[in-house]
Amino acid sequence: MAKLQKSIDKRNALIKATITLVNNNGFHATPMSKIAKMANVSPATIYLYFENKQDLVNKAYIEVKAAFTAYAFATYTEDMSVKEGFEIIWKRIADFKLNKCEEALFLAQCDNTPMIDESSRKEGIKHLQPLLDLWQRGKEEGIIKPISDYLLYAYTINPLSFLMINQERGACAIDNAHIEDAYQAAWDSIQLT
Amino acid sequence: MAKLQKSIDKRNALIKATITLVNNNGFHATPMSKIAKMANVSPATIYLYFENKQDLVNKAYIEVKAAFTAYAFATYTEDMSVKEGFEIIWKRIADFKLNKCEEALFLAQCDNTPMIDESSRKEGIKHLQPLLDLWQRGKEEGIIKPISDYLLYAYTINPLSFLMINQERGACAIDNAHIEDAYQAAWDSIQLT
DNA sequence: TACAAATAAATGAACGTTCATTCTTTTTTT
DNA sequence: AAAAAAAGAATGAACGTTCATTTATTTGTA
Repeated sequence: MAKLQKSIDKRNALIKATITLVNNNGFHATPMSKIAKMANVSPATIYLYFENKQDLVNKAYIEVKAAFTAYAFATYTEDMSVKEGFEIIWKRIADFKLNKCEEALFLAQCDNTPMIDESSRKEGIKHLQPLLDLWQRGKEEGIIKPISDYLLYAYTINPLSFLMINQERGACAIDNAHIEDAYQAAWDSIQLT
Repeated sequence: MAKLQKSIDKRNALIKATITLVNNNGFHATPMSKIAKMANVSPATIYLYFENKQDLVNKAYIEVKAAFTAYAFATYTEDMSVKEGFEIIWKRIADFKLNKCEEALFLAQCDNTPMIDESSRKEGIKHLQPLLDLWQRGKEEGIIKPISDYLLYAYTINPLSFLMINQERGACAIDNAHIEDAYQAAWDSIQLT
């Protein structure tokens, strides 16, 4: 038990260090030696937990993505109305993107660069299904515009990444009033009137 | 004259090669040797045109950004109504993002990673002023929601980047009907009703 | 105009450094 | 004591950049 526990701690420290360093420097400017140092571990030890650098960053991506979607759907249940469900999910996602900055920033960088293997990317998308199901229901009920899921995502969820990145860069500060405005803009863009 | 011409060709070839290779591999996975090879030039020659690798990518970013904004505002004049002006600019941007894929992809990667110097990033933002002015006018006329420019950008322009990236990855295909839907979603999200 | 001298442009090879990964040894756990 | 985990040192490859030299162009002179 103690042994396993210790191992998991090291693994987590390695993933954490990877996220922090990749956020600050990018994938290829983050040497394994620095990851090891930040995790208080020898470079060689990384290879007991991960096959290689690519494997390490792929696994980091999948884990963060899983944590993100778990957070997003934590308070949603399928018996909610479409409008209510969308608002709940949207606000959870907003909360994650704007408060769990480190993880959100890491995901944004992974999603916008050739840093992650295509297969790991595919793996990460799967978990979004509940939202796609909700949209499907919304279209059938005539509440949501009959447009592609990519468009719905582009106009409701993705803008949060843009806001998060700019907040991180110190270009703007997003408070609760902004969130409410942003939610309204998101809903206005997809609701069928 | 002939001499200068030759130089500009080489410079352009270097910028072009940088864009292509960075799109495919990312900044740090793009060696100067490959850039040189693609531009049919010796590695050493790069340093006659640019200080170093960082300078090369900074300059590539600024040039592409300038070309992008020039394209965006080419058909817009200040005497247009807010609604008309917005539609014209938005559609030009959509056209650029979805058809000039290579340049648009390069900008997206620059804007979402720590690859570009902060000063070059600032330089790139400047050219967007006409759109900000238009929004200001729209707010004064009570046509556009009185929300921050970051929100307006996040819900109208930025979604196009998301769509472009996914189209590039082969995840979805954006045709004229999609563009019209997207424009409607963009306008719906920011217009004051 | 003809031709050398000077300058600029371009090159391939080489340098020093850094990196991901592996190897060998030491420490810890069972 | 045996086995597993971890460490640090070592390795070979790859990189950005520089250097010494060659090639091309321009300028000055007769």
